[in-house]
Amino acid sequence: MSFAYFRSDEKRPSGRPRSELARKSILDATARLLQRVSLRNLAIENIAREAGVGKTTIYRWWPNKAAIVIDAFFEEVEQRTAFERAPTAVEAIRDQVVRMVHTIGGPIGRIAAQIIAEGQSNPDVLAHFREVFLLQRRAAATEIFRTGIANGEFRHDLDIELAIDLIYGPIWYRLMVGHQPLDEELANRLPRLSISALLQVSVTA
Amino acid sequence: MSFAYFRSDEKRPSGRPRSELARKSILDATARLLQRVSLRNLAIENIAREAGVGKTTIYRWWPNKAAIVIDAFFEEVEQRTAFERAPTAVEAIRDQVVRMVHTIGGPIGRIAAQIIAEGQSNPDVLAHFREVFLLQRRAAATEIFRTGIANGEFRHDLDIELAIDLIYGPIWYRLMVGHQPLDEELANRLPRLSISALLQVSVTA
Amino acid sequence: MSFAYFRSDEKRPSGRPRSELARKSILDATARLLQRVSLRNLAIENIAREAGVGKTTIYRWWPNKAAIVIDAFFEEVEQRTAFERAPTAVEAIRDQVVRMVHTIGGPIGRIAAQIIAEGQSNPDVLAHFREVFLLQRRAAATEIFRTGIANGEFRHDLDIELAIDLIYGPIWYRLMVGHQPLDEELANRLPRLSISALLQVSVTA
Amino acid sequence: MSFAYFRSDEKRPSGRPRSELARKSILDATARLLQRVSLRNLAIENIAREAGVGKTTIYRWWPNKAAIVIDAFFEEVEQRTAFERAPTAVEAIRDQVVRMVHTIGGPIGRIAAQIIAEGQSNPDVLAHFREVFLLQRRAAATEIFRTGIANGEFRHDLDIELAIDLIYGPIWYRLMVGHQPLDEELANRLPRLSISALLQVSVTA
DNA sequence: CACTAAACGAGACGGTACGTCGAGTCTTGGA
DNA sequence: TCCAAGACTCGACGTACCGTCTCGTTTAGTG
Repeated sequence: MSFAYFRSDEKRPSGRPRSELARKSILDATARLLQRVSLRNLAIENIAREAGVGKTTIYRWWPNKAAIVIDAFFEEVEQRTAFERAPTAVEAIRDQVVRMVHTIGGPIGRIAAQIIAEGQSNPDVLAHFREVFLLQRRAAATEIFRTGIANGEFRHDLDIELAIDLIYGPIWYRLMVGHQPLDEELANRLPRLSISALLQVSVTA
Repeated sequence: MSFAYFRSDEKRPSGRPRSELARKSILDATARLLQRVSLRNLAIENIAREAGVGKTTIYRWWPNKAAIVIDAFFEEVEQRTAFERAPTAVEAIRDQVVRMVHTIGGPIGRIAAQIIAEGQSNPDVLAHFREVFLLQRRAAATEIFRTGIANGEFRHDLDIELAIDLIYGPIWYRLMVGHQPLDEELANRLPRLSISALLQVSVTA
Repeated sequence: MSFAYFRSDEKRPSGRPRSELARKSILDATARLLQRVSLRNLAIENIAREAGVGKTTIYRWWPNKAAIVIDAFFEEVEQRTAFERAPTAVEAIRDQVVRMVHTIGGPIGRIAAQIIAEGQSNPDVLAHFREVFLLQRRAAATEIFRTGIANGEFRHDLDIELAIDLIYGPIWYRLMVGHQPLDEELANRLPRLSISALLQVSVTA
Repeated sequence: MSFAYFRSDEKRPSGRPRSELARKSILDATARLLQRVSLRNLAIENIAREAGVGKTTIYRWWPNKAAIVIDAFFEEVEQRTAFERAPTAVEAIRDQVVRMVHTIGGPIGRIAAQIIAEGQSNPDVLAHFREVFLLQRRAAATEIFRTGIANGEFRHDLDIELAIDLIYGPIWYRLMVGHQPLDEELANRLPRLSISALLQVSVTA
């Protein structure tokens, strides 16, 4: 589900068809270059040269370099960070948070950070990132929380959006600022601590 | 405590002294321009023109534009997000979180976001940001948490670093990704929700 | 026969072809600007602005500003200082010297002086100037001298290279040093005086 | 007889006197640097650094870098290219031309060429050069020519200025354009050829 | 012997132009 | 109609020197 897909949608095919080979080698070249340079310092000219492709071809199909990167990396991420069946909502969330720490702590996280950074000066990039990467995940999480509220695991007055931010915020915070690691310890402790804030009976200090 | 300060440290003064006027007008011009453009799109040439200053003068004192921005903003930010006296640790934290939401939700937050973004392709920038802005605040927070643990408000086994991330993570997350607003509602609910995870007796799972 | 010509030699054409319009307006702008400023103070940035052209386009086709100037001026100079048919070698030379004094005494001369000046710190420029401007003229002069020697007008032992320097030296000397004018009087007297040194029987020492 | 001399003339001495040491080390540094770079590429900043001197001190005493170079090189040249006693005017001139070819063919010539080049974009430099280096020599030559005319060696209608240009023009021409060497052969042949144009009885072709 | 006044080194200042890089657009010929 | 190649205009980069301007520090002579 790429930018390119949306843009070439609905067209009556006529003339020479899009070259699948060009598309692949652009995405490959991008992935290869991102091993070495930041998204910021990734020049579209270099992608074109590395891919053996005209710049025009890139500009024809992607609006900016972040869009290429999103195409290159985030189609396959989908399943890696999806929620999976679990006996209770708490456990479903805990499991997913653990997977999320692992994913964001790895190379995918680095890419995501680059894209968010790029997004600070380009709202389209940020919006596209939210759409492609975040919103679906948050929708799934919302579903789990609803279930958890319904079956009495969580407070009935839970603000779900805030709950999601409470759980994932620390992960993204550490990713972007780098003051603390995204390691196994976090994977262990974060769900325990954050979920405790959501549970049925809490305390009034 | 600025970049510039460190660089001109310990020198026996010789030759024409640094112009305080130039320094001020550079920082002012930077602040003014950042209202309109992102740090990414902020050209040093424009700062120089706006400040009525030679480019050389800028390059002489700051290694990159992020350093200018850090100098320009974080002196005044200091006091705005400091912890203040409060009867209990919980209240001290709640008050500070509210102030933080307000600050990060405003123009200062936008600047901070720009710096963190810049930091994704420039580790020095990120490190400098952590040093001058974050770590001091986190140290102060740590102090409060220690007090809160000592007087029985908080769990005795609290992981303070994680606790800080739990409380502030959502704020930075929203700042950087922009999926939800940093508004009054957040200022109200975030401290209540997050602090509940830290309290002495909290759960019946 | 321009710098540019040499560089684009032998290439199979591919991609967008060079813009003739850009080339022309660069050379025109250069000519226009050189009326007002010296080659030394002629900024490539100003040529670009005046020509409505990117700096890159200039740097793509010319290695330095002297090369632009040589391209701009010496095509048209060609015919103005050529030798023309005349009954005797002496007359052919006299006529050409007169034309030369006029040409070098005018704006063309000023340009030539600028190029020679530039050549003092850049051997390539000087070599290129000799090639495209001087050597051809000297070759033509050599031909005339040979004829003159053959038909008995000139000494049979004439050192042709030196003879050429004797005739043209004073012109260039005045051009570069400016201690005396390149005026009508010179046009009248120089050929009479210098040629007298070359004639068959000339001296009673 | 330097620029500096003229400028500080007539002053009642008061305050710290000019440092002879600074003056020397500036001229020395200039001479040293000119071994490696052209006058064009000789930066006053570098002279100052090399001489261990403030830029101000240079600007206080010399109006431009050519003036420094003239001070550095041409005080001593005087005698080397002066006319000397000889039995006839012809011989006096021949001898002086030979010395001139040697001098201009050497490092002094290279410097002179640099200054003339600089002079093409700075009339003051050229005027100063003529004053300091040329005019005195030409005045001396004029004297010799007058003698030669008076005693019947030269044509009575000789245009002396033109005669001087005829004799020295080839030397400067070769110096500036470099199409032919300033070698022993020139020293031999040039005076013989050029002087023959000046002699009493010539030919009408 | 202190005082005055200019020269000194150092180096920061506002500028201008440099030559390079990359952005995004345009224009060829060939597939 | 797409594609590669590569030219195009444009704008900013970081650097080098320019000539000017403070500074604090000599270094004479004068009072």
